[in-house]
Formats: sequence, structure tokens, C-alpha cells
Amino acid sequence: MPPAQLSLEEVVDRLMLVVRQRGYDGASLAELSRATGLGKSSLYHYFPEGKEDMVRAVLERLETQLRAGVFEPLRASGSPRKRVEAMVKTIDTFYRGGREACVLANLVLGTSRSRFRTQLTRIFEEWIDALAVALVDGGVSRAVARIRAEDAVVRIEGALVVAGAMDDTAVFSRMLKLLSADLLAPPARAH
Amino acid sequence: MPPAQLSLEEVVDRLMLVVRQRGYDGASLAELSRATGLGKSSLYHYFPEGKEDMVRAVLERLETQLRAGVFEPLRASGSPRKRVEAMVKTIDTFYRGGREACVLANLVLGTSRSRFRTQLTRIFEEWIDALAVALVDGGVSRAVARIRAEDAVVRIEGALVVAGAMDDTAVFSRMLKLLSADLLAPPARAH
DNA sequence: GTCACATTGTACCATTCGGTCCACACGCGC
DNA sequence: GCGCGTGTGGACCGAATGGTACAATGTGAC
Repeated sequence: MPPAQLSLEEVVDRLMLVVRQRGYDGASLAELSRATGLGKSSLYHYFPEGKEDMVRAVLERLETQLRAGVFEPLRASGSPRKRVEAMVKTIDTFYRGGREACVLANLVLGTSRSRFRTQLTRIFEEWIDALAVALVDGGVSRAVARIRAEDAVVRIEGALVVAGAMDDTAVFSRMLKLLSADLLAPPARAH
Repeated sequence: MPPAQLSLEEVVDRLMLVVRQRGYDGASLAELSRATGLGKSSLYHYFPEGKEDMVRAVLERLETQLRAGVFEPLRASGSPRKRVEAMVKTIDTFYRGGREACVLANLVLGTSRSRFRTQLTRIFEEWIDALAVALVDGGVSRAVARIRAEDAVVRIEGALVVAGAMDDTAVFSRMLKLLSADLLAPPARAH
């Protein structure tokens, strides 16, 4: 076990905090060490391949968190509207209302895209798939559901970028509100 | 003048190429030097305050490019539909159909957000304002225009992130098509 | 108690980082 | 031809980078 009072998952959580606000290139070993309270030797004991290994672990943990808190609830049985609203609420909490940057976006940008491509692709695909399932269950046609699901994920990522740039969390919360209102709307015309 | 065969603007263009695909933290002086063909001493001759100065110049150049190619056309007289389509086409070209990452997003993420906050904020604000003007001219109410404009910018940024993550430019081109079709649609219900 | 192994602090490594210095070129007005 | 200011190559800087080696701990199982 890690430093006796810190589980490995907690260590990875702290690594995630650094990665999500410094990115791959901006997160130095010194800072990762400080954030976890572990010396470099301990860090390399748990992550023998170094920084790339640590960030891979962050991405894996994020994936399981998303799966448990977002993807599976979306695919579960129950009111589609409730499922969508659960996703929105989880996302809102996770990004602290738009105050926190996105781990995924941070790893897509910079020099790290190629390193984590397969994991990044898989996470986004699973997210879109799961959301589409909920929409189909809510009476949206399969084709429209896919388009809307992709659009929703795009809008969430975009809102985090723009909210970060303009230092205005309202951009993010407006978007979440819009999504929970529109995602299950009848085919209408737009979309 | 720079190396006689390269204007200062061309130098900044090459800096932009590096920044947009490596980010602030990932762009090393060595690479910026290689990309421009200028030695470090020359780089520091034109940008006395170093890397931050270079990237500030990149951001300034991007701002004037956007102003000339996107913002002003959006505010100009003429068919609103044509103006919106001009924006979409310019953006499509600039990001090479989704193949290139966004300079802005790259500077919002990583450790560089705080350094360029005012410029980033201004660019996004001007973009949203200009787009809203075109929408109002197209008969959209002022309030709805603002929301839609912000939403469009958010979607463009988000589409670039998701397209980059999934290595799938179709995400981006689908979004651009959707935008040129929907931005000027009648109030309808959604949106 | 002792043996094995997980864990850790310390010292160290080469390389690269962003950045500076300076002497020398080059052109151009005079 | 002479100065002068813009540009530039190359050597150099201390600090930080990601990463390693290893000896010393601690902690359990037996």
C-alpha cells in the first residue's frame, strides 16, 4: 500500500487534480510528487514507466468513475429524463460548475494526444453511445439520438473551454440547463 | 527585417503552427527556433520577453486574422445567411476541416490560461458579439441571438476537441454543416 | 526473532529547459 | 571608406526536467 494513510486510488485522484489543471506537459514530476506527498522513488515504485504511466492511471480512473457515475446510469432502466438529468448533475459536480478544466481536453491538447489516443477515443465513444441509449429509450429515433448525443458531448467540452477562457462559469451552467431541457425534446425541426 | 526572405508576420505564422499543436508548455524554444529558422538570439531580438512574448504575438496575429476573416464579415452589410456561411467556411479552412487543433483552446488549457486571460476573453467576446449581430440582422431576436452565438462558438471549440480525441474529422464537419443550417432558423421551439 | 519484501529518502544522472552574452557580420547612409 | 544600427551564430548559464541507483527503512508472515 501507499503511504499507509493514502490508498492508491487517492494517490491517482491527486495526480488527476494536477493533470486537469496543468495538462500533461505542464505537470512536472516535482509537482506530482508534492501533490501526492510521495517522493519520486515511491512514485516510480507504483508507476515504473514514469509520468506516462501516472497519467495513464489517471485516465483509467477517470474512465471507471465516468462509467460508474455517468455511462452505466445512462444505460440503466428507469425514466430516460431522470437518467439524463443524473448525467448532467454528475458532470456539473465533477467540473465544479465549470470552474475545473477537463482532464480529457487537457490530454487531447498539447503534446500528449498521440500517447493516449486509444483511451481518449474509447471514453468519448462510450459516452456518446451511452447517452444515445438513454435518448432512444426516451423515444428519439436511433439516428437522431446519435447525432444529439455527440452534439451534447461536444457542447460540454466546448463549454468548459469557453468558460475557462472567459472566466465565466455561467457559460457552462447555461449549457447544462439547455441540455437537460432539449436532449429529450420531440424531433421538432432544429437538431 | 527578419531573415530577409521571411517577414515578421510569416515568422509569427510559423510560431502559431507550433503553438497550436504543442500548446504553450509543449512548445520549446528549440522547436520554435527550428520552425522559424531563426536562432534563439534572433528570436529574442524580436521578442525580448521570451516565449511569453512570442505567444502573445501569436495571439495578436490570430486576433487580427479572425477580425479580418470572421468578425468584420459577420458585422458587414449583406445577406446574413451569406455572412454566416462565410464564417463557417473560413473556420473550416483555418482548422483544416478539423485536422488542426485550436490555438485558443491550447492556450486555455495547461499552465498558460492565466498569462493570456484578457486576450482570450476579448477574442471570444468579440466573436460571440459579431456572430450575434449577424443573427439579429437575420431576424433573430436579440436575446436568442446572443444565446445562439455563444452556443455556436462553444460547439466549434468542442467539436475540435472531440474530433481531435477521436481522430475523426467528421465530427467537426458535421458540426459546421449543422451550424450553417440552424443558426438562422426561425425561433421554433428548441434552442 | 528473523527473513523477505514492499516502501522510501538521498544522492545522483544526463538532458533539456528558458534565457543571456557577446563578438561579429551585413547593409546603408554619409 | 567609415561609422552605426539592425541582425545573427555560437558559446554559455543556472535551474529544472524526467529518470535511476541504492542503501536504508518499515512491516508483516512465520
